[in-house]
Amino acid sequence: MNVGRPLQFDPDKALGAAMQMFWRKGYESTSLQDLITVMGLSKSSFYQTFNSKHHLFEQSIHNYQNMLSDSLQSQLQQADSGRAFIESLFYGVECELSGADARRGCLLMNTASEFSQTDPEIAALVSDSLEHISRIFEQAIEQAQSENKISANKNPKDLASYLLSNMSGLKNMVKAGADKKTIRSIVDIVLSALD
Amino acid sequence: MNVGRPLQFDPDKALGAAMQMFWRKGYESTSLQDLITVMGLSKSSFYQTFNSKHHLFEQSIHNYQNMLSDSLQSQLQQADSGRAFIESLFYGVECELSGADARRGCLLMNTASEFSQTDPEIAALVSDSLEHISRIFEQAIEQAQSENKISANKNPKDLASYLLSNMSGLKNMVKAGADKKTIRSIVDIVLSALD
DNA sequence: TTACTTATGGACTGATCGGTCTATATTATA
DNA sequence: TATAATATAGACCGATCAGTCCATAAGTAA
Repeated sequence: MNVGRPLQFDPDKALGAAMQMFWRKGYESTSLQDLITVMGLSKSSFYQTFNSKHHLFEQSIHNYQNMLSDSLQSQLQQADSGRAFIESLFYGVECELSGADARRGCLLMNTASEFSQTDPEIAALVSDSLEHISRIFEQAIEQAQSENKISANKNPKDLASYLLSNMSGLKNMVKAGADKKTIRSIVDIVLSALD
Repeated sequence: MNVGRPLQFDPDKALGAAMQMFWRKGYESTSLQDLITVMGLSKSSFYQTFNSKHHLFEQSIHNYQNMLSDSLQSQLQQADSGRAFIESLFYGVECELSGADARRGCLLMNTASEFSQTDPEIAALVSDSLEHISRIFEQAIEQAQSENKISANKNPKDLASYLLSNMSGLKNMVKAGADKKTIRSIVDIVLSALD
């Protein structure tokens, strides 16, 4: 049986809220005050449950990776083909041009950008996570090849890295203020590499 | 005639040093203490000459844009062809994998990543600068087309945006810990879009 | 030398940073 | 109801943040 006063917040929801905050503002720009406000807990509860801002950030990265991974897997399953999955994923980037969550980029790529110079531990975490995401692209490509939608002489691993690199580039172009027409024309060219 | 005590530092060199610092660490992670140390001046001189951290950052962006622009223009002039310029530019990314200035990315793209959510003024500045850089790519593509090294039915503007997006993506892949083999295979695919 | 102008060193400011600690509140168990 | 265990509110900590201010240094011009 649980003994003692029960938690007055949901740790999973709190972590999710923190992750969203880090996603929007990055690590340095997010203060502890920001975090405990959005997580809905007190400072003491924060440190009791999450140890430190740095540790919470690592958990947020994991949380993001799982969320993204699950989302991609299910999109791939529901897609008409491996190729259709890739195409809708890339044309979908233009949805990030406006709306409440516009221009947030990808937490993993944002973190790579913010921490590559300063925090090898976080950098390694991001590297592993991206590896994992890349493998989902690889699956989609292999599936598309077996469906004869991508030519079989392409190397799936190389193509996956290319797509990952382009997803990062596109999201940064969105952040940099590119308009819908530009994004769409870039995606057209990106996807032509699959032919 | 100049009246009064002369400056004990070179403002241009100081600006250059600040720009290098921002390039390495980003805006938020660079403290005023970092800046005055690397710029070699006192706090009072800093504020007298550069107004504020934010204003210095804007100047650093301009400085970077000019430096990059000049560098690209001269590389384009010295290259054997427009296409050769583009190719050596992209294969050159792998040099950023190691060395003193490894994994710094591009200041403009780093800034887009850091500020897209929080500072519309800076975001606009970055957008303008990238527009300018993109036009250099466009020139190179048009030159390559007139040299029959890129097929004439490609739209130079679209292709330039594509290259810019990919340069951003590649530099972020470097930051994210990609190895030389991966970078090279991505570049191979990127450049195949020129055929 | 004196007067004037500009630059500089560094003390100082209030705000905020991440993080600790203690007193109290809230629960289960005995 | 007493006790043990856990959670929470918020006062508090030293460090650091960007930025201000003033006394003094270092020049030119008369």
